[in-house]
Amino acid sequence: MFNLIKNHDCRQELKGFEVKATPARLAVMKFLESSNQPVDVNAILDYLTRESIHADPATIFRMMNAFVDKGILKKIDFREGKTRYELSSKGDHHHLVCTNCGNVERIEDSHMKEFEEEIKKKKKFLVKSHSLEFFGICQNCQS
Amino acid sequence: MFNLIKNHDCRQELKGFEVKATPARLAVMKFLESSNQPVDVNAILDYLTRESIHADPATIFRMMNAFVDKGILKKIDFREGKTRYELSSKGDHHHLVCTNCGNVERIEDSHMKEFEEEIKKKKKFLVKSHSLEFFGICQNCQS
DNA sequence: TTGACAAATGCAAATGGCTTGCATATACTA
DNA sequence: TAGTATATGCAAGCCATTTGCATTTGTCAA
Repeated sequence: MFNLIKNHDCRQELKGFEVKATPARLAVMKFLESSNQPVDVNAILDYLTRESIHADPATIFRMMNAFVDKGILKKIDFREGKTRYELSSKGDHHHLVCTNCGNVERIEDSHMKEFEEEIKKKKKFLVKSHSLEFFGICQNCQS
Repeated sequence: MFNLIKNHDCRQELKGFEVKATPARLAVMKFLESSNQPVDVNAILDYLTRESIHADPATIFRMMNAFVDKGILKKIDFREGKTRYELSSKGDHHHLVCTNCGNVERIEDSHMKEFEEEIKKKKKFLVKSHSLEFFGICQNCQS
């Protein structure tokens, strides 16, 4: 029943973005909502396999691009040679990526707004988006 | 003669990083120094061709990785599906990438130090590096 | 200056993320 | 419930990047 509610929510959301609500898409949305860090296409495919939902990689890549274009998702780059994706609805924040263990922590955005204002004023450049990730050693790996 | 001096400088620099100074490497360093924005491997190969220096792509990719490991270069991602590289010696700054015309402008780093301090204090995360690029519309493309 | 050795290179093949063309299937709307 | 735009599957292909291996070339000590 919980799933039904969830699926219903996503259905509405996808409708709002003018994209069709297919089983694969609903499952992907559910996965993205439940994930506490940006995921890559392989993680999505694995999840779908676990859920016994068949999907071709090409379909997922196309889905990701469509969702990014619609503003549903953001692309995130952790310098892994592949793209990760995150729900835009998760709000503005950045990531602390541990280069030792791979752990990812969220950190709220507290300086970018003013930075972007500054850019608009000083450079007359209209910022649409930015990417900011921090790389280093997490607390756990320091000891 | 100017070139000799330049080459000599790079030779010393490379020596400092404990890597061998080959003709290709000296040329690449010269190119990176003269460039006012991060360059990709193809741009490097084109430059070398113009300078009549033969080099295999694999060699350049290996060179880039070695230089990044040694701290000579930084990797930069402009969301183009390929990596750009920039001399670390060019200092801390970020880029304004126009998604319309592709123009790249530098902007000095004015908020990251405090942000990183905050991260160290609040999250006990030891920041080694970060990536920050802004995407939007440049002044030229706004009119 | 030379000889030895580690490091760098060239070439070819392979990898991997991502895209594309086309035929088919499916979700939405009237 | 039929019609249509959209989404999907599959196969082929693209492009950035890596890798194995044989060969060459800096570097440094003698």
